[in-house]
Amino acid sequence: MHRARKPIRWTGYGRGTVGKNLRSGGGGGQVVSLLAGAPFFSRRGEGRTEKTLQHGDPAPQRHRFASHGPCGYNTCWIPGTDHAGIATQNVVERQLKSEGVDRHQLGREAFVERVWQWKKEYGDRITHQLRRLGASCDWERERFTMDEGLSRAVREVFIHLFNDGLIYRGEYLINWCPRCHTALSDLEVEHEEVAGHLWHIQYPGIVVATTRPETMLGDTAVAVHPDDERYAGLVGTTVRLPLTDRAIPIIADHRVDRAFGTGAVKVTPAHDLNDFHLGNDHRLPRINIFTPEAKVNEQGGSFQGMDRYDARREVVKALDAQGALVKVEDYRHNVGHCYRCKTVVEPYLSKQWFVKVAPLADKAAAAVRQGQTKFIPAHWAVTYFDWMERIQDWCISRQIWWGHRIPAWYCEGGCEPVVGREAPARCAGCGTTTFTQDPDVLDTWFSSALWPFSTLGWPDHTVAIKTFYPTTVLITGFDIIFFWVARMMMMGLRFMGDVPFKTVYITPLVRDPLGQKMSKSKGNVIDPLEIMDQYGTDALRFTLAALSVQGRDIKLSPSLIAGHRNFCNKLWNAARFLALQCAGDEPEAQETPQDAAALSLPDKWISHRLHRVVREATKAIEAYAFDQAARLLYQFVWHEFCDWYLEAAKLRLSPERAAQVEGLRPKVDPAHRQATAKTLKTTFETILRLLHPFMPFLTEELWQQLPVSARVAAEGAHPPPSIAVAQWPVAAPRPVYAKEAKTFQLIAEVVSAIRTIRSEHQVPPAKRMIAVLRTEDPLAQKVLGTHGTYLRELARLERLEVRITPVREGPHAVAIAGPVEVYVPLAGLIDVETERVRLQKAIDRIAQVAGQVESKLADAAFVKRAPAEVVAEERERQVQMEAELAKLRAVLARLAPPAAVNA
RNA sequence: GGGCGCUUGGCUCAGCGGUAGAGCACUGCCUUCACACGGCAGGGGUCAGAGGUUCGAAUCCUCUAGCGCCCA
Repeated sequence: MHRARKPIRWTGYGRGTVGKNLRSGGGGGQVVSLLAGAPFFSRRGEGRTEKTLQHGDPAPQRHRFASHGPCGYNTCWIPGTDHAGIATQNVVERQLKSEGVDRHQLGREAFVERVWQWKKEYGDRITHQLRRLGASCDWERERFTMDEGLSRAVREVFIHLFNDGLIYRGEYLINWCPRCHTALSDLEVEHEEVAGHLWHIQYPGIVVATTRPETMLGDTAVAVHPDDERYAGLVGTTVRLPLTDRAIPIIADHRVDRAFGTGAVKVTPAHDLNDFHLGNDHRLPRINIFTPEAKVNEQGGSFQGMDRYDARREVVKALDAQGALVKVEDYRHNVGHCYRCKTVVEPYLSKQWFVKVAPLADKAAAAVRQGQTKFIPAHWAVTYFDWMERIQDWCISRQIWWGHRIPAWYCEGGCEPVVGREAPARCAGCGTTTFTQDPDVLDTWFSSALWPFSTLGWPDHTVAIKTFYPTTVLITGFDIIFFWVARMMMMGLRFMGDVPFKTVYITPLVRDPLGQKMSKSKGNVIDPLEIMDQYGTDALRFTLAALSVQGRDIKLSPSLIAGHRNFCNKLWNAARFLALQCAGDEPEAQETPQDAAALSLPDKWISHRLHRVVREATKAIEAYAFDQAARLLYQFVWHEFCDWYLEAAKLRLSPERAAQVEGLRPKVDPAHRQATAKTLKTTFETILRLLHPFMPFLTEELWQQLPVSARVAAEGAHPPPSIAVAQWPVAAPRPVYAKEAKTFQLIAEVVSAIRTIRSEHQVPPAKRMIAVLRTEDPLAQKVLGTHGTYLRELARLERLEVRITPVREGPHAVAIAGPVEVYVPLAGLIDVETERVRLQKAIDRIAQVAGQVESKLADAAFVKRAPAEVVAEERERQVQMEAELAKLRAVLARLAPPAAVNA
């Protein structure tokens, strides 16, 4: 009875009807479609925390919710995952290794079968997390990038782009991971500064400087700057390369940095990107000296078979032995690493497939520039443009087995590859009928780039595409703006002729309590499931929302979540109160118009405040300012609804309680009780709907538990089966009960003033006091007289006197609340000395501000140039404060005349 | 090297031109019949620093310092 049930978690049930696209295909109204986080299928099949948390975001929830509003929106939110080619293949390969098998022994088909098995086993973990978070996706639309439908889209896109000349195959220097054994795109290489050396090597007649001496085995030139006088005579001559004895030319090129090392650099077109371009322009041969494992190949003579780092050591040693090593300097430089396995990436000469991105990128950039797609926060567009403008061709082939096989076919005769859905019957070049398909697969992001339309059934002309493309909003993290957002833009524009989404909402990054990025190696990963177990899903979600300040990362710490768990509990207990008060109420079959006369002052006040919070919270959510919305709701629910309204409403809801304090009116009019009960019910019901996007589980549970009369009072005779399909609250067109709200505010102010006196004089809360209120303001007088009940109960008074004549008898503790002077007789309760100190402090505080205001008004420039209303405001403040000061000083003087102080 | 962001009470963060705010932590009182994951009240900040614009700057501009991120 007196112990509250304390719900720790609200995770025990699913979203019920929420997961269904209730009005799929329904006509009319605005269409809302959402995209969130396809690419996060990784590692052990667990979604990365911060990615998962994106789905706890109220944005989709709010849109989903709005979709059932009066406008009849039609909403679609497709959940799903990508196949994370390299990462997933690595995981399965590691598994195989522990079994002593290698994928080549297993064979391609069996290996891919193994990966599918693994996917089945672990892949659901991510969507499980999403369900736990209460993401209201269309689960029956769930997709996986390796699904047949999406794979078909991949093939079609590849063929189209190839036929357009936007996909080509060629031999270039690409990023090669010697451990994963595959090519990588530029984006998949992470640059990290490492401590290395700069070796100065004596070539005959010229000293070159290099950070990678082992690559000299593949040198095909030495380059200097054409204006470098030191080497002017040498350009055009040849030198014999040490160790290999190959003759190579000395060339001049503007791209050589004269300040680097000796100003002369070795040129290795097969192992350095700059050298590759240099070699192209000067028609230098390319000598590849490494095997795919980054061991020296047959080009390396006696170094053959050595790992690249062993080779480096040995080459340096050999040069030193010949006296060709001039000097070694310490040198810090950037080295590329594989983003999946952190192995140092080797620039490697290789035949790969590429997407020619410049034409696609131009359009994608223009679409954002023209506002067809908008970033929130807007500054992320800068990052997007930056990449789009400097974009290089995209290497899309990967030498792995898990992924979409490239639809290209090679004939026996070695003719040009044929791209098509199936192997051609006959080679147009050599006439053979035997073809083999390209063994490589496509970059995972190639399929992810198609997500906005491939998931809707493209290339078929589906109703879903017509209805939901372009989508309303994409919700994702800034870390994949290049990887995913930009590429979806390019593909969407190319294949659908329109942007894939109108808004890109970039969620904040979730960090650990110290502000560090969460990572497995640091061991600071916050497991969302653990948090949800400990504090409840809704507490986690509300915390994330409250911290989702645009342009700032989230430092997630348990104490913050605990605070919001407490908020959940507060809400729970408010619901309990409501249930106790309204348990016996009969639902009113007919929606009866509120009888304003029957409503109490607090009823009107809370209606006024509710109107405001509905309006402002809606506005905030629509602007993706979830932190503002969350704060607004928290403040309203706890400090207005619970702290003031519920306490005030008790007086009418529990007549016997009111009778206790209000001797004059022992009985509460049933119509009055009913009016307050109805206000309580509709207000709380509205609160639940407002909070639902932030805390779907608790609000649903409380909503289901509401007395039937509460749902009927708010929703009419036929309330919906779930809060998730209820309508989003709509604010009245204009503020209601503004005047009454001000009245209640005055009452509350007076109550607070009395409470402060009580507290500062250490009067126990249970002790009833006497208060004398004096005001010359006729309106305030009327208010205090009419609503004395609230004052008496909320301030716990034994007796209340309202008067107009000055209070001279004393001694009293005194406080000022607006136009009202509050006096509490000291007799027996209050210490004169304490009161004197207290008053003096109050006077000092006001006097200080009054001084500031006064000097402001004394400033001619201010009075002349500031807007009239600001000046008027200051003048009014001055008058008010002077009056207050005069009153307080008079009281203080009576309380302890200056003469008496020293005595 | 180029770019972006941040710096407000002990901690985490709002506010972004007109009287410095919240949550947590802290202090005092309270087993008041929704809630001690609570109630009531209270203390605490020259808004990183320096200049400038303005009648007025935490808020706008410039510079400096420190921290973080992205790109080369």
